[in-house]
Amino acid sequence: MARPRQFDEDRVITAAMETFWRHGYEGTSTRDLCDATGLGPSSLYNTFGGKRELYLRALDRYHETVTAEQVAHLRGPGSAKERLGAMMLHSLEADLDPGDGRGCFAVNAAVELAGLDEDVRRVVRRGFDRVEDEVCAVVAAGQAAGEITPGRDPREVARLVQSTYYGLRVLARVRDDRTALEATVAGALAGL
Amino acid sequence: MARPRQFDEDRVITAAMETFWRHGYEGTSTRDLCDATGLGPSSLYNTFGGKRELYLRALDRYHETVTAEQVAHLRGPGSAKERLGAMMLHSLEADLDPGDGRGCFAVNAAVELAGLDEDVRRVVRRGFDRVEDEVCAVVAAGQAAGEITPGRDPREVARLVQSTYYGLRVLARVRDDRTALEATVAGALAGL
DNA sequence: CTTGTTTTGGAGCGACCGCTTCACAACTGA
DNA sequence: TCAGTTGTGAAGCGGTCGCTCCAAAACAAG
Repeated sequence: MARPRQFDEDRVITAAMETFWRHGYEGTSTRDLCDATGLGPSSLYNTFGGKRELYLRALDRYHETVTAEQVAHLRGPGSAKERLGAMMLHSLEADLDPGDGRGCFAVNAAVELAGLDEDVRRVVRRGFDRVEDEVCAVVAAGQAAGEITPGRDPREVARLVQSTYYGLRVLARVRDDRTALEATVAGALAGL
Repeated sequence: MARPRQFDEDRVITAAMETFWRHGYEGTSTRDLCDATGLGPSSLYNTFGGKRELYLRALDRYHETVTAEQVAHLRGPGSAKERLGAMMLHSLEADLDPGDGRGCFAVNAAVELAGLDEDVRRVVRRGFDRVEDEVCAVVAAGQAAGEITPGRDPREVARLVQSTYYGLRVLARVRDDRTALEATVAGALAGL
């Protein structure tokens, strides 16, 4: 019983995610957000509360979309190692795209803000935990199938895979040697 | 043949490094830098040129000090795996310190700026390359001593170790479970 | 001493920061 | 129709941004 909104909240959050993802929290101004979303500051503040709240919403959206894609690769077809490799190589493809250069938003958030903002830390951790659980399931399946060395705690192995995965994405921010990065993925899988 | 400087340039760069390290590039204002260094803005700009130049100097300083410490662990006593473990566990100790919360400055710089600033990217890459070379030497020594599975390209193994190492430092920004993180280090070494 | 050169502290530049305010537009329910 | 409610656009708030300017200060050389 009032004037309806002229924008789609989902599209606004997605646009904000793109902006924060590329430029970071401190590197994004509220004006940048208005430009990216098409909203005026009053609508933006009326709807989301403020820059920080919108950032947290954007981080949630990242998990709903991009992290979900990673999980989809883990749940996709193929053997355990093929699925782990699919996730890593898919991300690597984005990291190697010269027109991209954004890396992983969750990693970016962890590095920029997890030490300063407890809420950001919590949201990032939830996303990381989700990936860890899914990797763990793949590892357990691989062990059961005799594809991955059995005996080791699958959760420990999952954390090792995850470390290598995120570290690879950090290296890719600086290094554009596709061959070397792909070889690292192969090496990580071979060591399981 | 003029008025001498009233400050020690090295100490100023170190103070700037601490500030950038904790708060990031965008999160650090020139006033913060003046407060941390004790310099007035005119001295700071007269000496270093600007915020960005000082950041690059701070990043260099990080490599001269902290990265050098990591390398020292790699060159220290003990077997190959012990030396790799020493480097990782030493960093982990800092990452787990609740009063620290800065992570690795080089990783922070890579994530925040490597996609936006070619100079930062270059400086970070040089540091990463240095670590890679040193890890590679340790791996090769470990292979020669029969401690690490031979046959694999030591450089590829080094990059794998490095990925796990940096990924671990990212995870530690969000997770404070010492047991799990130390187990990941052990698992990484066991897989060599 | 004077002269010349560089550094220093402090005031302050224009621009932008995150955010608020408010008159008006756009709708709903009666 | 029209009162009631919510969203919108624009102006602009106080504060901070990165940085500059300049007169005074502190030296070296002659």
